[in-house]
Amino acid sequence: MSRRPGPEWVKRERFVMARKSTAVDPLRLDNQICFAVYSATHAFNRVYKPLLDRLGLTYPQYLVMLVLWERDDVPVKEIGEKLFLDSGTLTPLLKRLEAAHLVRRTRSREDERQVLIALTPQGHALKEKARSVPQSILAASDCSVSELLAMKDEIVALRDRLNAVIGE
Amino acid sequence: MSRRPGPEWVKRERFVMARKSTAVDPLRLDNQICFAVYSATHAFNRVYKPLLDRLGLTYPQYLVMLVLWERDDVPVKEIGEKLFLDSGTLTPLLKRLEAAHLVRRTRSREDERQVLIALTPQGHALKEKARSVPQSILAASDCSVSELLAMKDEIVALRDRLNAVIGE
DNA sequence: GGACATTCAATTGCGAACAATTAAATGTGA
DNA sequence: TCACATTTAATTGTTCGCAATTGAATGTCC
Repeated sequence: MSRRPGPEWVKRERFVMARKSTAVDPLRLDNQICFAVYSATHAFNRVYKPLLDRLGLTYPQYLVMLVLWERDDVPVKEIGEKLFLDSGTLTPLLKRLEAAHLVRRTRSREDERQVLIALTPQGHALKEKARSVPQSILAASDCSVSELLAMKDEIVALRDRLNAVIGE
Repeated sequence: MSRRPGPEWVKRERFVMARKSTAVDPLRLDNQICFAVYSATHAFNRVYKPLLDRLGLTYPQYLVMLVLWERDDVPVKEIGEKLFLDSGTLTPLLKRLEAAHLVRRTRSREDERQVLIALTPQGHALKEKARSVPQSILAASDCSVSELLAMKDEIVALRDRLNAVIGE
């Protein structure tokens, strides 16, 4: 136990120092959860791409359609709040969805500042074609539903804590 | 216990149906882990923004600098492999870093196809100013290091499974 | 009612992100 | 050596994402 303390101690010290300079270095790429999240977003995007191509949607457009499939005739503002996006992103995106005949954009009669987004019949119909998407993603995740839901809850909690800091 | 089974049964059935049509609906926005990851990425970006503004970097530029601070004189290809980005993204980004005098771009002498990215003295020096960034992010996360590392490992594992599917 | 602030969407400009293509350098096989 | 494929960056075009600004509609206070 206490034999040869010198060399072993030196070895362990080197190991600790090596870890400090690489494995636990807070500036090291592999240690950053934000990069994990960032790169996972892109990985999801690449898996979604071929599935959404068949629907004629990009991923952010798909998110907007998810919102509208839950509730129709929604002001731009509300879509932005649900997706954490602003009008600078949504206005051109919604115009593209309108050009694709999936939504209509109309000024609210009660409040002329608001633009209400409503699904067209084609927009409604697209929901049926979209039903197979989530299970394809689930298969690609190669993970149980319960594991994914648990991860989702953790990530949402982290996101909400981050968003809380933004408002100061 | 067994009294009034009719009304209670009906009520529970309604509850189950309600859950099926909303809480467990796979097309529902709140159930999608991909949206959790997507929105967490944006939340991280918004927290990073003011910190990186002081360094004169965007978040993707910061990622490239993290790579270069670990190892200098790296071909574009290798940066792309580490960050999961292609030349279409990296070429203009690296030109902006070059315009900011943080990196130099030189053709490899052994293989003229490769462009090697090396830090300038200013690029090296910026690492010191960047040291405070991770702990600011940690504080904003309002979470223990061990929890974050555990989440990171889960997300990386998910990302790698997704990326494995891309290659088919 | 009138001056003022607020809200909401649109716009502009910049920086990613990626598909698809191009062009040059390198590798391979006959 | 020559034809051909492969590798590597760069380029082009489209779509996000956001900061900052604009302009119109609404709300508020006196």
